[in-house]
Amino acid sequence: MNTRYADRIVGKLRTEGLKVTPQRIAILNFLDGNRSHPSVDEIHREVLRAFPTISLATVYNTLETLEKMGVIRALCIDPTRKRFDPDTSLHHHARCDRCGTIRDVWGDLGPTLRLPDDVSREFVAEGASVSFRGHCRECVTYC
Amino acid sequence: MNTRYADRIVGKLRTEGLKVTPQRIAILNFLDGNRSHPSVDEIHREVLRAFPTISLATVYNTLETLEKMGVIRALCIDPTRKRFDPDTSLHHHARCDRCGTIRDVWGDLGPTLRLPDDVSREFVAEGASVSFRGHCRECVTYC
DNA sequence: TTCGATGCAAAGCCTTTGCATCCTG
DNA sequence: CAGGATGCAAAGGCTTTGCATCGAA
Repeated sequence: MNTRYADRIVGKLRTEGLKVTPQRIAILNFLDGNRSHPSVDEIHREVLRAFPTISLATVYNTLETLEKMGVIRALCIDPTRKRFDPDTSLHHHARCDRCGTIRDVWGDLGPTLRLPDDVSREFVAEGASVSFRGHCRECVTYC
Repeated sequence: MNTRYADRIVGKLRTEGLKVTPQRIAILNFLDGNRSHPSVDEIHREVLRAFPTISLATVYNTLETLEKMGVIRALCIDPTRKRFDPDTSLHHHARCDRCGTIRDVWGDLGPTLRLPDDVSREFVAEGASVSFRGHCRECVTYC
């Protein structure tokens, strides 16, 4: 049967001896199924509605914890801030230069994601990601 | 015959009606052939040695100008700061999680960097880059 | 009861901006 | 000489840190 993302992570927190606080639950509920690749500030602003006292520092702390647990991924695609993705399975991203929206890109880019032999002798790759830039359909007409 | 990177860009600056200042020349000379993917601060610190009065703002301004001219590329691979690459031809990068070093990755990655059809109906790609993360040979033994 | 988590405020970086002055073209 | 470029300082935005207090287990 399906377990909700938030429930699954709560179990993992317990397993690792970390505490399950209402703030963490609120953040996990917001991330659950979220494909908007929100920034720290967006997460904070949204969770604030359900939880008026949560601080920015708590959001930063929680996201760091979740990232270390490997249940969210920090994206380096917006040059002005980190963005977070609760989907840690292999996929890529495309960012609109005009509106900043980031969309998921699924597809077999596999062959691309291996280091050439000359580099792999010098560098052990543990992950790879592809970032596309360009314009989304809404914005392309204005460029 | 070969034209040095810096000389070529100086010509381009003139062509575009922009001014060729000693500060800009110093920055271009530092970038010429540089494969360290330096940050703004690293560029500033280095150019400062030859040009003790150059300000950080000038470095920021110049890099922005050069990026708009398309003669340098800003990399989004270090989550803490922008990095710059004077080589704008199609290649990718690998960043060591431990020491932060960024190395170039050349190889036949180009042809496969196309958006899947379902996405390309919604998004016009104008560029793509592949980022590898992992550990360089010097650092991998400490992990 | 314990020790990690929270909230708040301050501090730290990176980057941008405003403006008077300078200097290339 | 005109307009773009520079230098300086201040401000802005994102992120981290210190510390007293709180609360999950």
